Amino acid sequence: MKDQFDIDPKQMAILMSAWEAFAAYGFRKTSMDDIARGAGISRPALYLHYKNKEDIFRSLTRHYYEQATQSFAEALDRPGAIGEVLGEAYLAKGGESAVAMLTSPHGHELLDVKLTNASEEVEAGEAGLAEVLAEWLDAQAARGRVTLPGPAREVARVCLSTFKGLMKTAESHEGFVRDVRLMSALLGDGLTAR
Amino acid sequence: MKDQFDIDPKQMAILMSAWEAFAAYGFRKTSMDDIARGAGISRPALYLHYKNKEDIFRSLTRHYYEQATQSFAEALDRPGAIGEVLGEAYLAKGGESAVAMLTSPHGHELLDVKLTNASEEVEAGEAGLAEVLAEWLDAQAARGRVTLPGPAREVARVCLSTFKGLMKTAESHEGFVRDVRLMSALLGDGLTAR
DNA sequence: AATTGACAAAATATCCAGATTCTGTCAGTT
DNA sequence: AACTGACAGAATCTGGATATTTTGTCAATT
Repeated sequence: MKDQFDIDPKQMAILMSAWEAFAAYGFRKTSMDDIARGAGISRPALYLHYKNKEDIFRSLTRHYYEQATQSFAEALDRPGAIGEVLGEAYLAKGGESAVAMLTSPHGHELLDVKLTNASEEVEAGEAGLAEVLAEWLDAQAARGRVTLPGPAREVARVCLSTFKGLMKTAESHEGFVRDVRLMSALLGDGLTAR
Repeated sequence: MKDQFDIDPKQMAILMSAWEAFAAYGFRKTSMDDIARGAGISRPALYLHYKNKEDIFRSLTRHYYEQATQSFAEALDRPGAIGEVLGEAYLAKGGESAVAMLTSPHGHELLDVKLTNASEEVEAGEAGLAEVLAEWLDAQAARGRVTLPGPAREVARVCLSTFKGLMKTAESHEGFVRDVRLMSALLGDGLTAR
């Protein structure tokens, strides 16, 4: 299993710089020079590592999902009541950065860019998260800890959509955390019913 | 209680024409003339009924929520298992037109316009829906049919966010309906647990 | 080998003037 | 009273010409 540290530290610096620039200026207004300066290298050197801006963005998205999926899976492995584990796992997954992104001045644009320029990465990432959750649900069901109202894969997808919905309407990080906890309590009860 | 039929039929024609134009061209690209022609009146006559385009849009939004809230409340009043009633009520509420809006070519813009030019109407509408659901939850709780994991108002808000989340990720109306049913089954179990 | 300054080509932004469309409001008709 | 044609002003498109920024790729340097 790869983690976020098995990557070239220079590439990591580039990605971090890129993320800062994107968050500050948005995708369109961020130039390759902005990213290079932030990473402490020259612009041409950037091209030795990434093909272009879109390539950087895709990589950024891939890494976000890698780290998110790992945190999510780790948190799901911890002991506790179904609902609590589920909620905390989702929070661990990176709700914070996601909410920050949505509430940032350029969150809107970045989301657009993500969906058009990195749709493969997003799709793969979301599918990966759903897969992790589905397997966890299956495992819990096998141990009799939950009763699924449908195929694990669908339940997983719907649960994730649900949390995403909370994110959209969240007004602050704290509000989001509260909502996730309430929702997962409800989901936990629903899954353990009967 | 007002319903959608106690409005001047001419104003209704205007609103319907406006809705068609907005859906076809988006808010920005729809002219007052487009709306007037669709409603079978002259453009100046439009100004006898509405102050300007924004006014029409706000009215449209208000009426959408009025009718949605009424359908929602009516559907909640029908008998059935908690989860089923909840899901069907949400679907009755107007998931169809909402999904249509989100998947329309100008859904994005219209949503923006809605949030900036009709934020009061949206806020009031959403609050109204949440209130209806909260009261229903309280009534069900009083009759011992559900056990709330938190204040009814918060549970209601979170449930509605949840369904909204499903809408965002839905790829088609059918998929949305399936997801809502699955989700409400889960929520129903969660609410009736213990 | 890793990096850079510098360069040409492409893309973007800025400005402008003219044409077109849209808006809001008349006075006037039915 | 309900509505319309017509008008002036505002706003929005259009296209072209110029300036600026950004990109991707060299050959040259460390």
